[in-house]
Amino acid sequence: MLKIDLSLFISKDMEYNFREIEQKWQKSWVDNKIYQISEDNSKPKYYVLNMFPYPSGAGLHVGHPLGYIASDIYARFKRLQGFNVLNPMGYDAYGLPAEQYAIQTGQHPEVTTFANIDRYREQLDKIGFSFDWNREVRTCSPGYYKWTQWAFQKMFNSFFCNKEQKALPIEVLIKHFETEGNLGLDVAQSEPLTFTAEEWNSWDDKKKSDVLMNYRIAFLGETMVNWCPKLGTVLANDEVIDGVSERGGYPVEQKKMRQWCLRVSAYSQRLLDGLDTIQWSDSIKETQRNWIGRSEGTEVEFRIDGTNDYFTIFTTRADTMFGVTFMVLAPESDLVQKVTTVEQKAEVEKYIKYVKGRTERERMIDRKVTGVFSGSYAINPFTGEKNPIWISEYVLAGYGTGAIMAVPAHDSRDYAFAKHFNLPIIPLIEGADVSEESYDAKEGIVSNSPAPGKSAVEYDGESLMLNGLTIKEAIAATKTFVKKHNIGRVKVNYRLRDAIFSRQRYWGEPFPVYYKNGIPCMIPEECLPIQLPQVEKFLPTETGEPPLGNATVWAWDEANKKIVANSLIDNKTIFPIELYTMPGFAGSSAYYLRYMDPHNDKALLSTEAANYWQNVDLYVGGSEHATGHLIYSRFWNKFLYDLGISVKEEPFQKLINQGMIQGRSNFVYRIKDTNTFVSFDKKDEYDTTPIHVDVNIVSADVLDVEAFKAWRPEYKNAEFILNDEGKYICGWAVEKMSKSMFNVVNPDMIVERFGADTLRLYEMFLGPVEQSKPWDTNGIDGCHRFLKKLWNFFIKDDSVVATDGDATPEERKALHTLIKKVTGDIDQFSYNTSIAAFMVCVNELTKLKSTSREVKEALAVLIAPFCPHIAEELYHLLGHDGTVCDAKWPAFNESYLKEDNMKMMVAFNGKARFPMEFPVGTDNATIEKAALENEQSAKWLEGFTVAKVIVVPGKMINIVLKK
RNA sequence: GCGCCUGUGGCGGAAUUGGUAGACGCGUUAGACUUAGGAUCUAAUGUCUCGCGGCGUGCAGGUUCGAGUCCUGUCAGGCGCACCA
Repeated sequence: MLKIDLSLFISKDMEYNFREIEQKWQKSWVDNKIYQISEDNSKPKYYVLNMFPYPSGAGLHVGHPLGYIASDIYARFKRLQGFNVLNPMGYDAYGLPAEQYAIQTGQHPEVTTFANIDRYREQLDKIGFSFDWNREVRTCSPGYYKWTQWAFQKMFNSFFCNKEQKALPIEVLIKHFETEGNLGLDVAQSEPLTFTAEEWNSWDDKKKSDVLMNYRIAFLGETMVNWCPKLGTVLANDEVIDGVSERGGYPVEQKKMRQWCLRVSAYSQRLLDGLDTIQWSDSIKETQRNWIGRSEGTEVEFRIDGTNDYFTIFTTRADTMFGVTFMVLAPESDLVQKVTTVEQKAEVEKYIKYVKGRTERERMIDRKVTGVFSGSYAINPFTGEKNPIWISEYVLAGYGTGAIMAVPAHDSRDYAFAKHFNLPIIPLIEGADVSEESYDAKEGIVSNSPAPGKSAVEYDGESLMLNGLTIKEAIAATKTFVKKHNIGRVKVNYRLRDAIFSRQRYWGEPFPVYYKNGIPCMIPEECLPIQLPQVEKFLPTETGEPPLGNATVWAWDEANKKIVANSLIDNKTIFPIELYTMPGFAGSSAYYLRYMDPHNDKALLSTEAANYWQNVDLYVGGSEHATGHLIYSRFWNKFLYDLGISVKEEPFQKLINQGMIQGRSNFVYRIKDTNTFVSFDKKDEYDTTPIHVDVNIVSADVLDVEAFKAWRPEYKNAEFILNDEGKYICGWAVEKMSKSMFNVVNPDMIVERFGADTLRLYEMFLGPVEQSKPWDTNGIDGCHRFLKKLWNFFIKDDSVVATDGDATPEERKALHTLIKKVTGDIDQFSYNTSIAAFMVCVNELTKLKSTSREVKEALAVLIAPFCPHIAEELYHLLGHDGTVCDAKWPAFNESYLKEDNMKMMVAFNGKARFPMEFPVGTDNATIEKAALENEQSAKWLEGFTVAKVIVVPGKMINIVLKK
């Protein structure tokens, strides 16, 4: 049977034709450059930013634009309030999927990436954003990554001064070395070194270069890295989840490698302190605090028995010095060699081999107690006793000093170890029972320190005595003692690690570095950017070098300052260039600065642009970046701030984390071994298998049976057992939105069916922006209906009806209630309640049969942030020429809400009973009297007396009764 | 284990500073208009009860004239960190 869409034949001229309206205005906005903005000192600035997307091959689903819509509404709102709003968009274009695709197909990642970007742009354009596309950035374009390379070089040429808590030029440090060695320096470093000026001056360039690496903010370091053999590259800590790679889920192992690193740890304290100055959610701040992991403690020196060698341990429980019964070293610790005795050598080596063979994942899942005795002992500086030194994987090389003093009575891990290897346990806290488990709590009175009948070691006639003190006092006393007698020092430790900054991949920013006989040198700034070379194959070379090893033109001609063929390398004037590339976070760490001045080829951004735009006022993005991008960006910005490039210490003033949109999958139920499908409500009568069905052929959980038959060839002859109403009902579940679940809903499809304004409205109406929620197309009709009602409110008989003159008090009340609500709600990102208020208001005005121009003018502007297309159309139908984007946000007038009478609820003992009305301004005494008179007339109150009357003006009168 | 967040109808979710819990939307039910309805409009819709009136914000207490909101405990779910000394 031929289906005819009747709407094509029935001409209803002024129906809400969203397709026409949206196309028309989207084109007009582009033609008239409505969203192109520039610095304007006559207006206050406001900078709204979304985390820019990685353009994946799958395109956008309805979840992606959620944050963009939320921030677009805010940007438009701010603009209507008179701000000069920067609302840019770009692409985080480097990423693994494009490279993996390149390896499989030989297609250059740039081709794939650009195609994906085009698709993203096409989809984004349909939603009606106010992005200034003139400022678009792509991390993979040379004009952009020039400044990524430039920043890296600045970091290479800087060190971090702990005293001033800022980055300084490396020349300052070199001058200090030349005159005083590293005496009296307090700077961030990889490991403590001691040398004199004479030593420094006597060293050759290679040695100097090596020593400087200990201090540079971007440095080459031998570090334990997360190596993913399957991906052929190293990964950052936040790219490893449960011991497998975040992308692909491949196993990851620990490996020592030479890598470029960024000394993020130097900024630990500033990263921590900065959190107090920004408006981010508590949970994300807390996550960052955890990640930075500040802990105050004490470092204490222990002498290795029989030698003059000391080693250092870090503890937060300095009060437990008298409960130490053994020491433990991390298996990777350099000290292991030093303390292993000849007798224990074989045992220790066996153990180290065992630990190396265990992957991170195995260690995490199987947490058994293992360890080996080294053969040596350490002298406890307080008791003078010898404690055996053990080696165990439960001590981490990367934290503290990689060595601990074990107090089994008061640390559960030490306790488990002591029990397993039969080591002594000495309780120190009064009343602590350690026969079954350790007493880890940090409260109680210290005893046994020193033990009765024993005495502590004397230093200058003084010895430590902690008995009777609280744990807090004991820690403080020990710290003071340690400092005074030079047994150790008070120390703040951070868990935050330096970031590993190189990847063994092709599709990333190349390092502007060449190697002059083993010494890394920077390619001169004026030669930047050095562009990613062409390669034939995107895989590592046969000799195991990174993919850039395949490049044939990848050598630096120092004299002529240009890139030349590898074959010319002579290590005299022509040198090899770095084969590593930068990680994903390199390009995404400072992109917000580049948006301020995206076409500048003289500087990352001009001083004028930096001073005008300052930093991002509102940043919108997912909370999954809490320990990655949001830390790196803050670090990067602080570094640029030290250089005077960035004018604000924190890059993102306010952060909103939008929730994820989950998919809502639909299921059909196939009766086993048949091609018959049974409706959800009857499935329990059969033995069935649920099968995912494309949500796009299901409407309100009712399956379009014909579309299902056409969906896949195997269902062509499917049969159905329908329910009593003759419908096929599908089951449903909330799952991740993904292709394999057939629950992906594209924004394009929604825009096609309902329009962009409806999509924008509905995405915001779904619930709070910050909350994760499943997508459910079923509810969208309500929003679409609202826009139709809005349209019909404006338009009667083919034209807009707008009568001049004052609006009635009722109209003004409805309108100004809305203005107040929406203005307040947008500011708090409470968009769903704003939209509800719109619905109420339009219903109210429709009931009032309002035709007032005053009301319609205001309404068109108020809806503009949410639904810019319909707003623009209505604005023009009202006779305006400009764009609604630059209209003035309606002013709220309190006096329109005032009423003659105030309605008050009379309550007894807090329970509401009946309402009463009083003229505005009635004093409390009168209200009280009137309410009491009412009370006396109520029969059921006999036997009670009035104890008290509470009047909440304008709200309620509460009469408190007693029997 | 530690830290953070969240628990409200059939569903998504409202509820200013403690002041008539359930706005708004979906869904459902009834009616109207229709050849028709997966269109539109009107009304009802927390729950028990014929009604009066009870009971209701995960659970148990507490503070208060009055608690979804504040406090204590507890349970459930989510997120983050995790052998961090």
